Amino acid sequence: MATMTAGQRREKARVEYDAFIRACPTNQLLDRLSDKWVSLVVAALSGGPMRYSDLSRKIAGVSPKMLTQTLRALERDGILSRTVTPSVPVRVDYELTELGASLACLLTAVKTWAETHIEEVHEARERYDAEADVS
Amino acid sequence: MATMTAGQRREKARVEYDAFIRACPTNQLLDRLSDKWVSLVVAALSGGPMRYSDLSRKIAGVSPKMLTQTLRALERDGILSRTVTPSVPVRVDYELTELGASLACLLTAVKTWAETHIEEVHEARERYDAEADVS
DNA sequence: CTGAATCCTGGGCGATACTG
DNA sequence: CAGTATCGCCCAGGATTCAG
Repeated sequence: MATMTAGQRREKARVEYDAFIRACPTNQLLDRLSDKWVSLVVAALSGGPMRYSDLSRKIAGVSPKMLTQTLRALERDGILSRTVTPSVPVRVDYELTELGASLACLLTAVKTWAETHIEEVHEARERYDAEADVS
Repeated sequence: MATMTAGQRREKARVEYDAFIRACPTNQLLDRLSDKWVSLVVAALSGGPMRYSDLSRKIAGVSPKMLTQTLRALERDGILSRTVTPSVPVRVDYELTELGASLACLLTAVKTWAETHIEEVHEARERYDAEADVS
């Protein structure tokens, strides 16, 4: 058939757009930050090096799978370093790299914005929800 | 039984920690930013007001459902304003609020960081992957 | 202690069709 | 034009178990 359905056209556009998005550094970073555990790990490590078990305790509720997955991804990206001390039992330390530290600065900026404007957001929500009640 | 399994303990910790996290402004903001479409919508609107159909065209591949969902969430948070002009056919304009504009600034900071350091990240990845090949 | 491998479930997201 | 309603798929992520 010569024509595409609306869905097919959107699908095509989506695939192309996805490629564009994946190639965009900003979105790559946003994807990282989007991960729930990443910011927690970075925040935890910004206070200094920590062991695997320290992290799993400090970041309560994380499953070993997700912790490992997160740590591996961040190590791959050069955000943190992984140091194995072959003692018995094994000891592994994680530490932010210089790159990771600069990323932590970004998180600080986000944190600052959040603390500065969270009240406005809450007020906006209450206003919005109040209007919804009326209707 | 008197004791809890590791899973149960972690589950309990997770629930408590979730409550803590939800109350944290930084994480609330991170959650917003984490949404794939949010940054795209904000970026699109940072160039000026747009209509619904303009957005769905500019942000290729977004389904009407997700676009609406995203717009509603951002409106609720006071990030953007929704203006209905009851003509025939209906016309709806979306525009960043002042709060939304300040959020856009944050995105700019993220963008700057990403563009500055993306090379280092890529190099780190290649190094990491190269080592993986050896083993 | 630090993970790797496996199974499994929930709900987020996309596609589609329909309304004012 | 600007959405709403509904269905179904898929896979991210949690639980669990085992290994070095």
